[in-house]
Amino acid sequence: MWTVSTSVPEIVSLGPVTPRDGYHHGNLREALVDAAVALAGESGPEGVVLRAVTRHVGVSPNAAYRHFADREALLGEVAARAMGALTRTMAARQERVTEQDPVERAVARLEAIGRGYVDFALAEPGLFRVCFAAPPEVALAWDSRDPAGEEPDPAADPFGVLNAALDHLVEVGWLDPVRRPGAEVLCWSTVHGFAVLHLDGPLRDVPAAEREHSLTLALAHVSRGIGPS
Amino acid sequence: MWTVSTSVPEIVSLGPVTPRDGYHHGNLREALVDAAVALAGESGPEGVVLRAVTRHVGVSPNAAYRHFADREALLGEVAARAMGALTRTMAARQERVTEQDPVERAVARLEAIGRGYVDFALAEPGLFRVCFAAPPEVALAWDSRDPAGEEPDPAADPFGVLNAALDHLVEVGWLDPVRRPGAEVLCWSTVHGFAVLHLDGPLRDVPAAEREHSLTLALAHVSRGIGPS
DNA sequence: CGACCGATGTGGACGCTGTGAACATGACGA
DNA sequence: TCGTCATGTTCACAGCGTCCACATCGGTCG
Repeated sequence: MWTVSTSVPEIVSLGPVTPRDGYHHGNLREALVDAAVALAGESGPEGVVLRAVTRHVGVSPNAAYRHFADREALLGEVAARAMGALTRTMAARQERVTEQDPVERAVARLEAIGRGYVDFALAEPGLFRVCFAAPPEVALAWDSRDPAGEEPDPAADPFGVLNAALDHLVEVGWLDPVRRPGAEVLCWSTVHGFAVLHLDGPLRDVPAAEREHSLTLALAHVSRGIGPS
Repeated sequence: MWTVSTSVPEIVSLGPVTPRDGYHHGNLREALVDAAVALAGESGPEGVVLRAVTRHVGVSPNAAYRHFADREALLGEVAARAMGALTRTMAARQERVTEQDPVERAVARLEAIGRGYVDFALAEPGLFRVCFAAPPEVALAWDSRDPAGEEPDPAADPFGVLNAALDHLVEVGWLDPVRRPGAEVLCWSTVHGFAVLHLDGPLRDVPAAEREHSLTLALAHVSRGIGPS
């Protein structure tokens, strides 16, 4: 069992780890995904090398083809898991908001979501990159771990969490409904761009303190741009 | 001679193309970079395959090693060229602003820059991706095509263009100097995130019209968030 | 003028990758 | 007990980046 990060405890774990059964047969699929996730965490998408994954599990390279069409498919599974971890991190941060006043609380939750997004990206660069290395429709396909036929959780992906928070901001009367459509794209763009530019973009060398300041600024900026004048 | 895009004429060309000399020896280096840029334009960074590049030029794979340390180095050169094209596109768009009032003009120029950035990304996805595929210090290293020892142009990269525009907004009194520091990160984050999410991110399938609307919204949002209340 | 030499391009080889086809094995149902 | 099917192995192939030894050409110097 390993958590995503020990130094940033708010980052949420990746989910259950498959109990590695010793004998030859077993639930290889899960074991492969686990290994792939581990590799992705270390080196990003290009770290997910089929032969390395199977080697790590102690199985021949082609065994993977009994469970995945190709490397791309395995990567998609990893992306879905990573996306799940990102989503849970955002949700968890949102829950930790303590403001009492409903409006302040809603605003703080939006900010917490954005901060969670960026923090996850910087704490888990490999996993964050893998989220966007696979075509979105596969990365966003929530791994149906509960086979019970429950309707899909609308907040099962980052976009969903963000949308819910924005809807809530409309409900409490802070966000003008007129400005609601398109607000998600706006928020997400800012936060995603910030993360990417600081992750391996031209801003990756700015010291953490300065980066943190910029982030606070950026989040305030989003609120200022979206909210009531 | 080929331009980056015929359908989007405002996008600026990539620069001079090396005259391909027929005989065995010649200025291979330039020819290789040209071919690599062409491949990158079609398929992004992973399209820059050493053997494909050399094949395209009609030379043995190892010939490339006389001019570049490794594939990474060649990719860096391509990134620098692509970054130059992006920069010139932004600058060109900026020049086309027609507003007369100095303040309005300065604001319009900022918006034009952002729009140029996104338009380039969407019109030249391969080149845009290659810009950020190489470590920034090599991608931003302006190819010193004029060996005359002129001091480096401060607006030789996208960041520089943006900074100049923001400085100008302070000069004309529209941007509060207090809010100037950090404004670049903010603008760039929003625009870059928008581009990335729409390029191969989860928003890549939104129709062009809607995307255009979102972009207008996003640019207005940036102004609203940054400018005077 | 001719020999040399450094820059540039070639050929072959190695280890790595993803992946296809044929074969082995082991669990389970008839 | 004997197939049968799912799952894992082995062998093979093409393509990749890169190293090394060799070829070749243009310019320099004796």
